[in-house]
Parts: sequence; structure tokens; C-alpha cells
Amino acid sequence: MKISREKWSSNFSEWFDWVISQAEIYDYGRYPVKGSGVWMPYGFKIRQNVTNLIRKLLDDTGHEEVLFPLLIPEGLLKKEGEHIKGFEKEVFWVTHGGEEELEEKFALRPTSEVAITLMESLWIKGYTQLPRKFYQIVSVFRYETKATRPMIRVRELTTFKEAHTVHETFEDAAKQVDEAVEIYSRFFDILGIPYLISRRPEWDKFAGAEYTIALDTIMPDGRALQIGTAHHLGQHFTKAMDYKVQRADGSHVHPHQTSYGISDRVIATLISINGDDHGPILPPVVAPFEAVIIPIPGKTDEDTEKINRYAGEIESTLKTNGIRVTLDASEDKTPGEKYYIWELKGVPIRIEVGTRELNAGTVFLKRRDTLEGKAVKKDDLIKEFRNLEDQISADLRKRAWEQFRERVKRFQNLDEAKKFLDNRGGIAEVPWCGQDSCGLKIEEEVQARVLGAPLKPEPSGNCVVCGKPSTNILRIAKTY
RNA sequence: GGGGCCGUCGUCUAGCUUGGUUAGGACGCCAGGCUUGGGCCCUGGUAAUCGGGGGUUCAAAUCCCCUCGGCCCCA
Repeated sequence: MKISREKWSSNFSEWFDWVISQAEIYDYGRYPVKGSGVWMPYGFKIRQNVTNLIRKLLDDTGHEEVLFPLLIPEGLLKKEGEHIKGFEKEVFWVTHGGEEELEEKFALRPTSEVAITLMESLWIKGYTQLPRKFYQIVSVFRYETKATRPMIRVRELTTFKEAHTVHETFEDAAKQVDEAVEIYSRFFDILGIPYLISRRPEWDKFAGAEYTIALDTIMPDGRALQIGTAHHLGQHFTKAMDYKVQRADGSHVHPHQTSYGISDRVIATLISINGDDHGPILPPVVAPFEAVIIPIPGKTDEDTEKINRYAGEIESTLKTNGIRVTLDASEDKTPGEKYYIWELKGVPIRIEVGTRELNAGTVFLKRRDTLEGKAVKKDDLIKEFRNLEDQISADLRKRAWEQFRERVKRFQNLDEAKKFLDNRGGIAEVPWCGQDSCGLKIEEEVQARVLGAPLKPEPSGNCVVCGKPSTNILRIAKTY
């Protein structure tokens, strides 16, 4: 039995809304604040497994977790001119305390560069203290005026994992941006989420950055989704706030900074990339339950009781070995009904135990992705389980990358690229001379967004706008 | 930024065009029974001041205005 991907691919938006609500992941649109969603217990566990993973990756590379205040005074936020210009229209302001109007209003942080820079200037005075890498996992707020969407475009980003670093030189900071991209690549590789790394065009870089590197993936409907960004901030913030450190030669300089972040969108992607018409398929590393055990009742109460006891043994064997597992022993649902429920929740492995398994001393393992099953001896359970998990993870990753590569296509002229994008084909790549004016022209002509260019230039043919020899390619996509 | 669609039990919805019903159904939930290798079936019960505010009217879920929220398309 192969599960179709009809709903998943042709009506993704509906599929996604259906999954997050029916699988009890995220309740959106019912809490009475526009653009806000509620993480429900099951969704929270996915989120927690994801944050634990990124925490480990950041901790292991010398990042230190901190927690800054949610409120940023107006004066501080406005210190860096370019930065605030980029955000101004999206800031939520706290203007009152009780009845009284505040003397200085507070912003709900849209991101934390200025706040962190201020404290860094107090903590870090000399080059011997550099580099320093901080991160925090917090809510940030953006007053989105466009249509909001669950998890993908929200006003409160509830799981913003933002890192901020300080360095002595431009080169050190540039290296840090490279490390950030590496960390994120590793993160998405572990999750089996495919991506492209692009240098964002000048006109679309982070407000107050030298340059921005971004990771984009493609959702089932063919739109590109930004899932991670890393910015070289240069001395923009340290100069604006006149923050200097002393170098070895005694001179005082404005240090260089970087910042990089990933949001709730990771989880949206995680749910979407490996979906089918029965729901999502969660990779075992972050699935709240790696397996669900479903007992199949026997002919008599006595048989059923034996089967339940057997199922309980299987459960404790798995738990003892550190496997996250749940036993669905509820008697009010038929096994078939349970299959549907747990498939909708994306549990990667289902374990069925009934009369057959009890008598043979086996358990029946069934993969969520292919619905292929096999009976394994109880004694071999752990070994077989681990193997199967590895196989599923590898297959999911492989399939995701295959479908991703099929959706990244190169074109030599704009008309074909436009046709591809209009049909929600994915990401188009076209030769480009390197000039901003030609890039902007492309956005206008194809009515899509320029994602940027590969870090390692891939010249091929002539610029699709001006016809001059290309210096690189430019990636274009319909975006969220 | 521009255009369109929508809001009725927990959920999905009928009713709105043409104002007057006890606001109907399905799913869920609760109680019980029967089943159980892919959402089974039966009985009974629960539940909506019709998103909010104002107006028109003898009478508003229904017509008008404002507002809040959701969805889609275009820039």
C-alpha cells in the first residue's frame, strides 16, 4: 500500500492547515490576536527537539546562551539608522504603563542587534576577550501588514534562535559568517531538509549589514522559503553606538559583528517536506515518539490481555534502550483508527503486536513512509529498530533532496524562467552579469523574488537582461 | 499597497438571495452496548444570545454601516 501525495502536492496550503490542527501541533487562527499561534503539547515536543538540536550545535561551537529583555527603548533601537529604517514599519510599540503614557516608548524586539551591542560594549573591552559568541532562543515581534500564515508568516516569531558575535577584524567576522552557514547546513542535513545557499542581493540584505547569506528551501507548492540567514554586520552597529575595543598595539577600534538566525519556519518545513496524504512523516531525530505500539486485540478477553501484557514488555524494552515510544492501548478505538491518527501525527515507525506476533515471539515493524512492514524476533528488536530508523532517515533525506533538485532549474532566457516560475516549478537559475540594475529588472520582468547568487560564482552564458557575459547565476523564485 | 471570498454548537457546515422555523445536520465529546490485522455499527445525551458594535424594522443569522479576525489572488 503506497500513500498518495495528491493533496499534499496540489493543495499544499490546505494540507498544511489540516495537519497542524488535526495532528494537534499548532492551533492557529482561533486565539484572538492576528498572526499568533499556540504551540500545542505535541507540537511543543517537536519544537523542543528542534531547539535542543540547535542548542547542541551552537554550544559545541563555542556559543553561549543568554537571555535579553523583550523591551528595547526607542532611543536605543533608533541608534543605527539603516537598521531602524529597515524595520520601522514592523515594530510593535509599548506606549503605556497602566493609565500613564510612557515618557519613552518601548519596542517589542524585532531582533536584538542593538540591545546586545549595548551590553557587549560594557562586557568586552579588549581584544583578548574576542571573539565572543552569544545566542538566545526567544520570541521576536514583527507587525506584518501582509497576509499572515500559520508558522510561516506570523507577528510573534516564537522560536527565534538568534546568534550574535563580536570580532576584532572584518576577516574574523567573515569567517564567523562562514561558520554560521556551516552550522546551519549541518542542522538542516540532520533534519533532512534540502536547501540552497545564496548571497542575498544588495537590495535585499539585512538592514544594517555588509552582506547577508541565506538558506532557502522549496515548499511542496513550489514556493521558496527562507529558513536561515547569516549577516556580516561590519562596524555598522559598533560605530553607531561608538563602541570600541582596545587592540594589542593599544589603539582603539570599532569591533566587527555578525548575527544569524532561524525561526519557527524550520518546523513548518520539517512537517511539510516529507508529507503525504495521510500527514507528515517526522524524521526520527525530532519525532516526539519514534514509534507507536498498537496492540491488536485477540479473539477472547484472555488473549487480549496476554497481547496487552506483551505490548507492555515491548514498550519497556524500547524505553530501557532510550527510544521514545508510546503504547496506544485505548480500548475505545479500533486498530485501524489508531493507524490513521498516528500516521497523521507523523510517527515514523509503527509497531503492531497481535495474536500472530505473540505466538511467534515477534513484533511487526511498519514504516510510516512506505508502509512496508516486517516481522522481527523480539530478541533482535533493538538492533532491527535502530537499523530501520537509520534506513528511514536516509531514505527521507534522499527523497527530499531528489525532489528538491528536480525543482531547481537553469534557464538561458527569462521567458522560459518566467513560465517555470508561474507554474510554481521551484527555483530558477539564470546567467547574470553581476549588476544590481539587471537583477532588479529580472524581479520586475518575471514577477518573482531574486534569492541571490551562489557563493562560488557559476558563470554560464550571457546575462539574461543586458546580454553581457555572465559573472554568476542569479536564483529567482516565488516566495512566501 | 490593490482586489476578491468568508465568519452560525468544540470542529465542518445548512439556513441569508425573498426578514417571521423550536436555528437543522454531520463529526467530536459524554454514558452504554457491539466490535477490533486500515477511520465498523447501534441507542441515548451534550452543545450555537449566529465574530463584535451600531442602524433599519412590529420583527434581523438574514438588509445597511463600522469594526475585529481568517483565507485566496495580484503588486
